[in-house]
Amino acid sequence: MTQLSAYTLRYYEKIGLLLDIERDSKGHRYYSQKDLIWIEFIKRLKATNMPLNEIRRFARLRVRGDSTIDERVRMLEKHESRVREQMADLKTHQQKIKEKIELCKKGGVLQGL
Amino acid sequence: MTQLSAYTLRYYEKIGLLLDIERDSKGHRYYSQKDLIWIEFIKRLKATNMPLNEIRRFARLRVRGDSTIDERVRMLEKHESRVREQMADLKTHQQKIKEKIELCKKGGVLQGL
DNA sequence: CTACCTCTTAGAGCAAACTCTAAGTCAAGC
DNA sequence: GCTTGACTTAGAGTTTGCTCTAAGAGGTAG
Repeated sequence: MTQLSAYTLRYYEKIGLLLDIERDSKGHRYYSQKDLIWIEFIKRLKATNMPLNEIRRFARLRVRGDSTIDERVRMLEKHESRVREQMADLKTHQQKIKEKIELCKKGGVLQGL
Repeated sequence: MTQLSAYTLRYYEKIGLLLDIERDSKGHRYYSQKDLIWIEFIKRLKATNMPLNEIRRFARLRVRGDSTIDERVRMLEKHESRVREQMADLKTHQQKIKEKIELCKKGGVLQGL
């Protein structure tokens, strides 16, 4: 459902991204709807290059409940600004790569490329 | 000059990103202007998440000279489209993170965040 | 002349994020 | 009752991209 392997889900639990995952009588894991939504959010943070240990910090605040909302918002706002930065950097690099392609196409390879 | 450590420069040479780096009589490396420009381009490809083994493929085409320009252009065009994809993905994720922040701010934490 | 500094090498170590192995438990199907 | 298959665990192995160590060479300063 999450497109993550069972290995990865257990790993995320081991390192503290997933906390308090329920078990049935046999000790098998049961992921709740809430868990699935949280996992999707983990994937989003990862996809925007937040390291797992920072996601873990967020996860720990999360289980401590409503009193940590302010800090979590601060974390997300800071992260969002880093994402904006990433996009700006990518844009610059993309532009330069496009220029290099044009240079290559006409005039052959100049300046060491 | 490149903001890369001496370790990293030697590593890049070891894995074949930098080829034919000149040496002086003592065996010490001398980086040419062309090398520096190439290193800047390596940094750009890396910053846009091209893996080092793909940069190495490019590097090998590069030393083979003008006859490989077409293939290099194809590589860069393919890469540029992946960069476009990355930017689009980042944009989507950023939007969703911003929504989550708003949800958090008013109404507390809904849906498992 | 000796100490020091910066380079050289091969190869070891490290951090992040998985990915897998081995040994074991347990319920269900034949 | 036995096999199969999906789960469990601790811990080992893998990949990527560095980062460092150890041993050694050679030029420079005092």
